[in-house]
Amino acid sequence: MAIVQTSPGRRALTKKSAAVEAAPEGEIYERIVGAIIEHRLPPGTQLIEEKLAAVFGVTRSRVRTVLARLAHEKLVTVHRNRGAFVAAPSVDEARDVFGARRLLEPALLEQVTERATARDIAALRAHVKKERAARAANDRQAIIRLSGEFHLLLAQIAGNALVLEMLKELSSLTCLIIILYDAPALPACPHEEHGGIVDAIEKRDLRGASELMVKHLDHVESSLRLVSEQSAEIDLQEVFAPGLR
Amino acid sequence: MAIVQTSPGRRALTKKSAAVEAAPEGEIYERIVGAIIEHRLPPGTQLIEEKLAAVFGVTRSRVRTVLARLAHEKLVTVHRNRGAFVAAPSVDEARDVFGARRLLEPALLEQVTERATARDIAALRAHVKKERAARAANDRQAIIRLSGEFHLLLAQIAGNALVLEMLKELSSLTCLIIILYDAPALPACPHEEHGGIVDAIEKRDLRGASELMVKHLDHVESSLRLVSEQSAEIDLQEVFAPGLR
DNA sequence: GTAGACTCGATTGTCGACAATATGCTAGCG
DNA sequence: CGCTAGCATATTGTCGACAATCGAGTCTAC
Repeated sequence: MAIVQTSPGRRALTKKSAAVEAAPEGEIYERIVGAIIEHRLPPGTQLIEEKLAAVFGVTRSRVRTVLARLAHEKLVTVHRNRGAFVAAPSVDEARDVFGARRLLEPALLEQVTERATARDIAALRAHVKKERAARAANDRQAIIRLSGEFHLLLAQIAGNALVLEMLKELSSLTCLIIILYDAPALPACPHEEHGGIVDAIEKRDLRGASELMVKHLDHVESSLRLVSEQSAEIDLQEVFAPGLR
Repeated sequence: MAIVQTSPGRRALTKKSAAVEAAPEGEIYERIVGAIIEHRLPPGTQLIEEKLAAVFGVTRSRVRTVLARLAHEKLVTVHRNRGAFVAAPSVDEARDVFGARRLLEPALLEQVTERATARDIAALRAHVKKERAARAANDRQAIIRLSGEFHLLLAQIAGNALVLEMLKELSSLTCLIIILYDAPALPACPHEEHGGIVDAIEKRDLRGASELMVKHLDHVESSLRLVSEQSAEIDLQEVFAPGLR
């Protein structure tokens, strides 16, 4: 599990401005997810039920159900009797996320290339354009968000609601992982690779699209520093008795 | 959504023998899942919190969290202010489940054929043997359960914990779907198709294994009567104003 | 100065009670 | 005789309070 505690002694939430009007459960969920994937809540931060309740103007129990849902989606991890924390996926977990995407997404393209209408393609192109704009404006948050949404758009075209949900979860997790493991300087996002995929889809070139997608995912993954630096026990082994096991 | 109410006036739970010793949350979950996939709780049955609480010797709140989890996994559907019911996937949802499996599982075999050790293969063979025995004994419940577990075994060999979880959920849902849509007489389960897949894996024949897997899933799906007979709203449209929309 | 035990504060887990809601039934009315 | 409105009941949703638990910091002994 290896929760990476944010360094300066468990930074907790700072109370937001008093927007104390009861928010419905869905909204609370959305807003927390938004805060996480835009890394206003960095991995490792504790989510204190009472404070969240106060912020959203609801009681703890409602916050609790939302946190449970987030836990199921692995966006937060809850430690029994200790609380809920924004998830900090381990290296292995991060690899699993990319692995799952490599299984789903290329295969998904089969249906996409078959079923995509002209309208769909136009929507994809429009999206790519938005991404380009965001990149030009150097709006890192928008880049990450749009980059994720592109893949969801594909799932939507494929027309399988269940897979769409799965990819939503995987996409959020990917955001978290990028935040955690990205060398913070470079954008680490696809330079126009999405555009190429759309081209292939338009040509109904399943083979090409799939290959591009795999390459794309590999590219994103390899741009991260997915080496186990922070996995406590193993490191100790390696540090003090290198080579001998 | 189209909940198929079990015909004779919403059959509710009949209280079990008084095993009133507090069960931990995990156990409650397991037992309910077990009851669902072995169709001791048929699709559509209402799960009344208080009665479950009594059965398991816990308070309603604990049952509540378990039901929430089951809802997230789509094994039960909750209607606000009305309660939780064992899920009864619509035809579309059923198709989506098979669609998702067709995406995941053939692709999964790439890693399986690469990584399967002799030990793994032996385990698979042993499992197939168990399935054969269950089929010989005509133990329908065991057949369904083992049939699902075979696929989980594959996911385990592939070594991606996330994908394993996804398949677990898909597998449970598949059980539900089989119960719902199977022509109740015939077993509708793979006649030895699993064995063939293992053969292909042993030969490291990715291509063959994938094809067999797709064929296998198609076979299971097509053995079901996945025609929309019971989808309320659309049927009404179609029945009373055919052609005109 | 360090290790270990202890206390205290903060936070979560659980429970019971009450309010809100939907459903089925009954009675009254057209 | 059918239909609507209202009532009664069963079940869920929500809240507040209390108990359990954990971590941090402190204090003491060596």
